[in-house]
Amino acid sequence: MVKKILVVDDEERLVSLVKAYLEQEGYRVATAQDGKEALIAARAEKPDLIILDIMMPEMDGYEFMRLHRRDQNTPIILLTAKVDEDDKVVGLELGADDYVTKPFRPRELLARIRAVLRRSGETEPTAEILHHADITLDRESHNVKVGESFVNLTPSEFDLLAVLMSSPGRVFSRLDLLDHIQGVAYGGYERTIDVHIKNLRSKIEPDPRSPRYIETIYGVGYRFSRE
Amino acid sequence: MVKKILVVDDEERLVSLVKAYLEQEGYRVATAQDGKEALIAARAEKPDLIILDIMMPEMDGYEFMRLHRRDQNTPIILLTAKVDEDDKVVGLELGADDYVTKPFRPRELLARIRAVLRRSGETEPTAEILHHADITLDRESHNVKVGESFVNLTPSEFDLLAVLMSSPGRVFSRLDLLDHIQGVAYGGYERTIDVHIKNLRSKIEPDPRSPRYIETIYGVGYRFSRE
DNA sequence: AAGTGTCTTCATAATATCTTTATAATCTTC
DNA sequence: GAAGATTATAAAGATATTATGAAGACACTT
Repeated sequence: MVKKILVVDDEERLVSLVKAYLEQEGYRVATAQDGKEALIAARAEKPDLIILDIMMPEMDGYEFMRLHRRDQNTPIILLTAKVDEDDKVVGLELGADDYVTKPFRPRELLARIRAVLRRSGETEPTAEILHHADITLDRESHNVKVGESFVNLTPSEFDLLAVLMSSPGRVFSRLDLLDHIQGVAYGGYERTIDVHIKNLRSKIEPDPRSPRYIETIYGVGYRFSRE
Repeated sequence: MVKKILVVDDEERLVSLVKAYLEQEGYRVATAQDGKEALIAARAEKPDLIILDIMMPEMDGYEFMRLHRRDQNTPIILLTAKVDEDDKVVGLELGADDYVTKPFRPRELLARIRAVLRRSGETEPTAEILHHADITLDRESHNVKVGESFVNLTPSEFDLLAVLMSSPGRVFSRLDLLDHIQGVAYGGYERTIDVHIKNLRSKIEPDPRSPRYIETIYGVGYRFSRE
């Protein structure tokens, strides 16, 4: 059963990034820009989890939670810009299940989503195993196997490979890739990706000089071989 | 995974005896002195089984069951001082899974606990004895053997090792691990795991500086060696 | 109430990773 | 095949994460 997640934030860019990321991970995603919209969406969509920004115009996160909790018990993960402990306390008292401070890396949010869903008795979501060519990537156990041997990847390398393998044949620009491995709303430098790719290749390619799995598309980006 | 049991009774001495006994048997134990406390604990700790005294001040066992069963379905074993058949009937009608009359022998309680947990459809066909590399962990007797010698682990260390050994090669995040060793999900601080791991390593690793059993996966968590 | 053992928190040292920088190699276009 | 642009690579510097020791909090015993 695919889990549905409602993302509520007034920053459009953040919402669409998170949406894209979660959808790629196999979740269904609904979105709302403010508390009022969110209440309607929560009722209509019946999400399994809500990701909620505290600071929003009109109706803030706390207010939303108060109203929402009156008739539903959906797990909630709070997003907060502040590192303020008070926020955490107030949020958790109001019944939030966890909270994540901005800026955050997608992988961190994902980890917390999984933990909350698992805690609330829900079964694990979609198949977490990607398999193409003779590379196997298991998101859940965080293992990567090339042929018969396991390789150890750094977090960035792992995420990069996961994104590329999620759509073999599709070309991802460096900016696309940067969004996945860096915090949402980080100003990153595209060339960083080149280095990660180089390191990744050195770990998974038989001959990094003429890559078989991760191909370079000149002037555009990288893609995982369609085979 | 280690089962958690909530013991509810107003007699302190009885509670601590049962707690000690069950912990020795490898269960995790939470306690409460009256119905109100118990309701809170039941929600926070999400026990796999509740052992409940019927006669308590404030809120008695029946009342607790009524309230608790409104939103959860934890198996319940009733403790009763009377040998009154009525109690049995009322209790079972309210949905108790078994009952034990005081005074009782620990072994008897234990037998019923096992029976109820087994009956309540709880999965747990998992082996009670985990054996990997040259570490043996016995959930039932709560013993851990490294090579030929037994080591004494604290409850947290035992749980941690049990979880890691349940899936060698699988990486567990600190959040995952925290959920296993702590009752309340969000009370904790992830770094606590680091310390438990350090202590665990000092007890089981020949050379804690370069761990052979428990490996660190930078940026992700820990795993038991795939070998 | 003191004592033991465990768990948690905190501060700091040790590591691993990530990013940047500079230069070499490669590709595209003309 | 040459010029200009893009990518690969190595190495240094900056960041982030983990390991560790020690102090304090907590729970249970005596």
